[in-house]
Amino acid sequence: MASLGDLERTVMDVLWGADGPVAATELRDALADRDLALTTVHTVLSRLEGKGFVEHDDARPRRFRPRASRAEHAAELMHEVLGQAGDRQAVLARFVGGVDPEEARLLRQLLEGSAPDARAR
Amino acid sequence: MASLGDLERTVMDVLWGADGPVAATELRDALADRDLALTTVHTVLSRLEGKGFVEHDDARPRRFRPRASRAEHAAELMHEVLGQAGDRQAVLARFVGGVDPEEARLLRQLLEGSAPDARAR
DNA sequence: GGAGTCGTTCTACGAGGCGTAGAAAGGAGT
DNA sequence: ACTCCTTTCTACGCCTCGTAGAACGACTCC
Repeated sequence: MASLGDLERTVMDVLWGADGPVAATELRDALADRDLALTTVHTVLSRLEGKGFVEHDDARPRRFRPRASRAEHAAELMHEVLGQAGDRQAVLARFVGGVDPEEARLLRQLLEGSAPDARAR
Repeated sequence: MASLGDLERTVMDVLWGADGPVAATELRDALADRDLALTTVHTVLSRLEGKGFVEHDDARPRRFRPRASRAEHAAELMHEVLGQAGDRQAVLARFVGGVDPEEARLLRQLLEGSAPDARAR
């Protein structure tokens, strides 16, 4: 998967944090601390579109939104890391070894739901 | 975490695949398809050292080895992705939703072992 | 409907990362 | 000491990314 630069990442965070499509000017304002020119925001948005992270409608002030939710994106990344890592089991073992107990419990719950017949096989 | 370029990644793969420290010449030979100059290999190794991925002994033909196993590295990456992703629970949910049944079973096993008292609390 | 304003697209540039390697310096054996 | 291999230093070109100006297009208000 294509990776994100610093500003690209920040823009995605705004888009992910918003509860609807966002116009370029709104983005510029949301990133007011960086004091960006509007064209800069547009450039970044084009690149994000090129990478498949973002799409826009064709309303007049264009509105941009992420193609995947932040959670989807992160989960995809995790699968990608897992996938190209040779010994998947070893990775998973290390991974669960590092989750805190709270999350371990959550994981157990999630897994119970996910394939209840696996025990029977 | 610092990320890896294409050749850097390939070199790490060789180092991770080897069962002991590896000399630069061996690396060059292992990557014979790319037909690299030995100095190129050295440059890459220095950069990998700079990024903390690799270390070398001080024997005369230097021998290089990864500082973390491939599995450790991948698991770290997964935690990193999870960490900077806002809603960790949502990410985990998506993540386990995407693992195949075989691995789901493995995960269940791993989690049973990891915190047996969580249920009692 | 023409002028001004604002949004969009095109083009570009500079910094940094990375693949690549030559040149130079260092050490080991004969 | 000479030679050969290894290691380090320096460099260069390409690509990505942050950044934005210039040019073009569209909406608005008189």
